[in-house]
Amino acid sequence: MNYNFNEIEAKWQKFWAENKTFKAENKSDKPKYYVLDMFPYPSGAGLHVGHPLGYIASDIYARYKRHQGFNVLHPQGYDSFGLPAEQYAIQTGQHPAITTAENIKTYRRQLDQIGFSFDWSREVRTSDPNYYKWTQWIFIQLFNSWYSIDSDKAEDISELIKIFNSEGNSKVNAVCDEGIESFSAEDWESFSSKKQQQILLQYRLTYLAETEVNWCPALGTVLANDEIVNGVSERGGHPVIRKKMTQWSMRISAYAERLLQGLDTIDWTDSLKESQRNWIGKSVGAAVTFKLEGHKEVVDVFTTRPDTIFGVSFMTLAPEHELVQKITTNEQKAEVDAYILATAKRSERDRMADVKTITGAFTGAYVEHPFTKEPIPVWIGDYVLAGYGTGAVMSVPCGDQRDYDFAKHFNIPIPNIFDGIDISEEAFADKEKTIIGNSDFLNGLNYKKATKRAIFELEKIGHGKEKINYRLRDAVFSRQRYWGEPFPVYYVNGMPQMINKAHLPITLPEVEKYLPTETGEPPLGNATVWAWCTETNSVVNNEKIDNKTVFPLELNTMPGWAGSSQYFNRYMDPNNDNEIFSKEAINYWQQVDLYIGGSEHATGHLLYSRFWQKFMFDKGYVNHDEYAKKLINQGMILGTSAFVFRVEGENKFLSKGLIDNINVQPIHADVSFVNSSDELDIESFKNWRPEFKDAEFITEEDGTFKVKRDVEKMSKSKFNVVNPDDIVADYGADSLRLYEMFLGPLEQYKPWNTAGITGVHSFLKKLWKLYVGENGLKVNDAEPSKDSLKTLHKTIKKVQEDIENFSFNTSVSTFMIAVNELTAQKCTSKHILEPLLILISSYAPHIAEELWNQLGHNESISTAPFPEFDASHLVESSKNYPISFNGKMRFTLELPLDMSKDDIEKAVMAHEKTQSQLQGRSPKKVIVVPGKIVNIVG
RNA sequence: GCUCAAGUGGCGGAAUUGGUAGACGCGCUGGAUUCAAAAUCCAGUUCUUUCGGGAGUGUGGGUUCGAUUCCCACCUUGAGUACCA
Repeated sequence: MNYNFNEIEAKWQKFWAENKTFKAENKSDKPKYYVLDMFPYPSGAGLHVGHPLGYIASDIYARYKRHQGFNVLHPQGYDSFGLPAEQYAIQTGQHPAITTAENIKTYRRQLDQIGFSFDWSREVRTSDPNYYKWTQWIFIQLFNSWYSIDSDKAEDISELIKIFNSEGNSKVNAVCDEGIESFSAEDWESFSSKKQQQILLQYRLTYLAETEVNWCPALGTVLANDEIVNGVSERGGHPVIRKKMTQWSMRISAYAERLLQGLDTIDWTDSLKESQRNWIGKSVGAAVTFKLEGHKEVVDVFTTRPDTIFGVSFMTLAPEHELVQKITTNEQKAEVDAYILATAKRSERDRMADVKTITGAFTGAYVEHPFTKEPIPVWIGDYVLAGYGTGAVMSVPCGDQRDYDFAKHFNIPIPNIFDGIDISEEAFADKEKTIIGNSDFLNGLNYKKATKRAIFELEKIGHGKEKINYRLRDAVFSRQRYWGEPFPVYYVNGMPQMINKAHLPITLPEVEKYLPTETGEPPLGNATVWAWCTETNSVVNNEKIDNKTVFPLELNTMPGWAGSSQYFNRYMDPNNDNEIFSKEAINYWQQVDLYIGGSEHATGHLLYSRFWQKFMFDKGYVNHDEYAKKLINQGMILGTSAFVFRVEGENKFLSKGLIDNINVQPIHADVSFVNSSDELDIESFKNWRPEFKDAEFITEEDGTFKVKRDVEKMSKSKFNVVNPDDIVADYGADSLRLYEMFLGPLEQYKPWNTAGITGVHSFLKKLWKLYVGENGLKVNDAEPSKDSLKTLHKTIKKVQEDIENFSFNTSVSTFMIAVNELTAQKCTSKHILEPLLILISSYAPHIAEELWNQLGHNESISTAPFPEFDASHLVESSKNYPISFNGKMRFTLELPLDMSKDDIEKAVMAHEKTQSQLQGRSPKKVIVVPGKIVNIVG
C-alpha cells in the first residue's frame, strides 16, 4: 500500500465538511480559544503559495488547542469590497458582485484543498448586505455619539443635547472641531434646527466636514494617507493632489491617547506597536500665544521646548496659514504673494523630495515676546506644515537645526541661551545636557525644570498652557466609489440624517456605469432605482427614484477598512439578524486570543479596528477595549524570479555567463520555464511571446542556457508566482503545509524554492512506511522499547514548546528525526505510534487522519487529547556523561544506569566540586538537561 | 535623518538560561540497486592543513573559566516613517 496523498486528502476533506468536524458552538463546558486570521481580499489572480502561510500557522495552532481540550473558534471570510473589482467592472462592464463571487469560489476551492480546520458555517463577506447592514449600524452609533474628556469615553449625543439645553456649551469638555463658538442655553434654544444640527455635527464621532483630501483624478476618488506611496496612488501609481471636499470623517483623534496606552496591554510585536506609536505621534509641550503688533489677532504656536522661549528670534508660519494675508504689510505683499504662489505650485512630492533648499519670505509683521516684550519678526516658510500643530512655530535657531538653517540663510540673529555651549556651527538640541542661560527666571535650570517653570510663568500671564499634540489625524471616511458600503444617510436641507435601523441594510443600487456621473457625483449618482426617502425616516427600497419628492441619499461609499473593523466580533454570531452579535456570544468568546496576519496593516486596519473596538467598548457592546490579546505578523514568502538577458537593440539572448561588458536588458522569464539548475527551456520561452519566436539564443559552452535568479516579491507581473494548486497536485496538501512551515521562522521574509519540497515529501512517505507495510498496517500492541519511548517523549516536549513559541519550522525537523529514529528502532508499538500521530496531525492533518482511522479509530483525530510528556523517559540510559569544562577540558563521569534526574545532579555536583578544587575554582550551579549533556555553569 | 528588525556553510535555516557552532532539509560528491533512468537506500559535505592541528557565527573592542548568545562602537541589508516644531 503506497502513500496516495491525493486520494487520502480528498477523502478527509470531504469527511470534515460532511461531519462539520470543526464547527464551533457558542456554548461549551470546555474553555474557549479564538484563533483569527486576517481575512483575504478575493483577487482575480487567486492564491499563490505565499498567501496561505499565516493560515497554515494559525491552523496548526487551532488544531493544537483542540487537542488540548479547548473549544476553538477558527473562522474565515472575505474582505470583498474593494477597488480592483471596481476597476475591472469599469473596464469590462462586468458587475463587481459577479466577479467577486467568482473569485470567492476560486479562493474557497484553493483554501479547501489545503485542509484548513475553518468553521465555514461562520463565513462572513463584507460585501454581503446581511453583513454590511451592521457596518452601517455601527456608523449610525458613531454618528449618535460624542467624546467626553471628563468621562474619557464616548457618550450618547442625547446627553450632549441635554447639556446644551440646560447650560449651553461653555462647560462641555469634549473632543470636537476647533473654534466652536460658545453659546448659552438660551442661545441654543433660539438657534434654528439647522444651526443646532450644524453645531452637533462638530461634536459627533463621525462628522461631515470640508477637509483637504488626497484626490486622485485618475481613480476619481479620495485616498487615505496609507493608500498613498511616495506621492502617488498605491494602486496604479497615479498622481495625487490636495483638494478641498465635503467628506465624512471619523474622529479617531479622540481616541489617540487610549490607542497609545492600550498598546501596553496587548501582546503584539514591538515593531508593530512602535509603528502605531509613531503614527499616533504624541508630543508633550506647550501652546504659546504671541500678540501681533498692530492687530487684534494672535499667533498660537505649539512647541515641545517652552524652556527655550527666550531663544525665540523669529516666528514662522506655514504659507497656507490663515493669518498670512491679514498681517502682511504692503511693502512685503509682492514678495509674500510670489512665495505663496511658488510653494502652491510645488506638489507634495516635490516638497518632500527637496527638503534641503531653504525658502521663505518676511511678512513685515511683528509679534511681541510674552516676557521680554521685544518685537519678533514673522516669516513664512514651507518647512512649517499647515497640517501639524497650529501651522505656526516659534523659531528658536539656537535649539533647532531647521530654525538655525533658516536664520543663517536669511541673516536672522541667533541668540544663544545655553550655558557653555558653542552654537557657531550648528544648533544644540540635546535636551539631557541642556542648562538654560541668558533667560531671566529660567537661568541655570535644566530642561525638565525650565520647561515646568516656563509653562507655569506662561499660564500666570495668560499666554500659554501645557499641551499634548498628536500627529494622528481624523480619518476621512468617504470614497467616491461604487463597490463599497453605502452610507445609511439621507439629507434634509443639506443636513445629514440617519436612516432608521429598521430600514437597514441600505443595499447597493444597480448602475449602468461605475464611473462618476457627468456632474462629478460619485458612481451611485448613476442609480435610477434605489432606496429613497419620501419623508423623514420613511424609506422605500428598490423603486424608481422620484426626483420631486425625494430626500437625496448620500452618494459616497465607505472605505475599505469599514468592513474589516468589526468582523472579528461578527464571527462570534454571524447569522444574527437582530443584533450585530448576541450578548451570550460576546460574553462567551470575549476577544481574539491569537490573531495572525501581515504587518502591512500596521497603521491601517490594525489601528482603525482598535478604534472601533474602543468605541464599541464605551457603548457597552463588548467587554474588552482591545480585541486581540496576541498578534503575530507572518513574514512574506518571496518569489525567485528568473531573468534572461537580451542584447540591447537586438533580438538576441545571452546566457548568464556570457554577458561580461555587453549592454544587455534583463527580462523576466516565467519561472515555470526554468529547472532547478537555472537552465531555461528555450522552446517554451520562444512560444511564450510572439516577439521571442525568432530570437537567437547564445548558450554556454555545455549547450545550456542559464538564467539569473533574484529574490523579489511574488507577483504576476514578475512571472515568479507559484500556484499552490500545482504543489498540491504534485506533492499533496500535507507536503505543502509542512514545507511552508519548514521554510523558516514564521515572522521572517523568506524565498520560496519548490525544489526543496522533496525533503518534507519524503518524510511523509517514510512516515507512511512506518505504519503501513506491503501487507497493510504494521502497528501492534507490543511493549515499546526504552529508546522508542525516549524518542516519543523528546518529540512531545519539543513539539509542544515549538507550537507555544510559534517556532513551527523546528518541529518539522523534530518530526523527521523522530521518524528516522523510530524506523531505525523498527518500532511497531501503537503506544508510540498513536501519540506520535496526534503530534503530527496539527501539521499534516490528512495523513494523520487516515492512519488514525486505519488504527481503528472512528472519531476524528482532532478530538484526541494531546499526548502527555513524561520526563522520566528522557533520563540517559547510557553510562557516560561527558562534561564540558573550561572550554577545552572534558571529563567523563561514570554513573549507574537509570539514575533519577536529581541523583545525577547530585553526583555531578560532587564530581564537579573535586574537579574544580583541582582547578582552583568553585562551581555555582549545575544544570542537568534530560536527554542532553550535563552542563556546568561557573 | 529618525525608529525597528536582521547579518551563521553553496542555499533555507538550527543552537533552550552564556556551555561540544552548523541540527534538519535542499544542493553537491561517492557508493549500492537498475539493461538504463526515475525512485529508494548508504556514506561524506564550514574553511584550512605538513593530518598533529589551526581558524571560524558582518567588523573592531569589552565582560567571562567559557560569547552566535551579554555590553560598547562601527559596517551592511531589509522594513516603516519623514521638514512633527
